[in-house]
Amino acid sequence: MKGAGVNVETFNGSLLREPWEVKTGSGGPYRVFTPFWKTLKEIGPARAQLWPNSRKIAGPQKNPKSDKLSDWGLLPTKPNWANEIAQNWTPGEQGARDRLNHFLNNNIDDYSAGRDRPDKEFTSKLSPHLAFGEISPLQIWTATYDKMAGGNISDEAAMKFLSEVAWREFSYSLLFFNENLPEKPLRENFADYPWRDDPEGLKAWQLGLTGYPIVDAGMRQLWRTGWMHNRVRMIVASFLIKDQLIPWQEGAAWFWDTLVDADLANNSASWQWVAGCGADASPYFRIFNPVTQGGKFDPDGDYVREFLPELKKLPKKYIHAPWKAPEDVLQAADIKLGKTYPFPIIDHAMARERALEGYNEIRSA
DNA sequence: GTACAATTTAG
DNA sequence: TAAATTGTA
Repeated sequence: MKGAGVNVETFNGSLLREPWEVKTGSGGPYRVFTPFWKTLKEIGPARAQLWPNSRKIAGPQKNPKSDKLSDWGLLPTKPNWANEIAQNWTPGEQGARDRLNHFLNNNIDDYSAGRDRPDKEFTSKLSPHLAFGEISPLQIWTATYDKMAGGNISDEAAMKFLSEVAWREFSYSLLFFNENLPEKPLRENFADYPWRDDPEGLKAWQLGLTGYPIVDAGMRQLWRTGWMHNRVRMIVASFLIKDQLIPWQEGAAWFWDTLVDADLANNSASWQWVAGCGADASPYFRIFNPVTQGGKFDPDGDYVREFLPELKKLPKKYIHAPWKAPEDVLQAADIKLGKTYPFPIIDHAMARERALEGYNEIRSA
């Protein structure tokens, strides 16, 4: 590329393949993940392209006043909202490599099923490192393949993990070929969906005060730590979109502001996926039941109790539906519904029907 | 275990 | 023409 007398060369590094390199038989971009992933596996990642030796990247500019990082006032102190981020992640390339190695040595064999359990530590937690470019997908791909080739981990576990990295690639492809992905539904008829304007509902969702524990625990985890478990991201997104009928763009905006791993391609593609207006063609009946999902993926309620201390003493039988608990159980757990923890702000069964009606409307339209 | 509706994609 | 990440009742 040339312009204004400046030559620009780009070097692949943040993706396994540039978006235009993963092509369908007819040469266009994929709109469905499975065939995209099949092709990506076949062609494999691009070889690392190193910077030419002649290019030296300038180091950080020295502060004229002080070399001490603490004097620069870069980190928040009052309040130190980064505290829990610092507790959970070690920023930088070394921290990223350590995280990858730890995952490959300890967690990956349980990844396939375990990745859905927010109460356990089975995910790689590499997303912030990927988002900040502290590790490349090629490094992840290579390290995982090496482990697999060495017979240290099962093929199934390795490929399941790498397929999730490939979802990131797929999202980038969708964004590259659809520049409006962050704002506009890929399926245009969804612009007519009967969304509700509900500032109070949005606030309740953001603060983790919906009355559905798995939703609230997720939103509080996000606010406190800057990160949320993937399964819970789907649950809270489904609740905002399908139960509250609030436009997915509002949810995407909140995630964009609060996630330490915020990534425009992942965020946009994933919110569209939950909304059903993305590349996936048949998701209209996929409406998560927050109680069922909680019981299935946080069976003992450990995740809920970690982020909702006000429910700490509630027995697991009622942990995902406190409003169903008898009064004496609530009393024994020091819970006063409507005071210490909200009643559900919406009835899920009603909301489900309402969401389905909405889909009918845009279908016949 | 099955129905839930209809559409789009990819080969 | 087969298939389509992640669900629910």
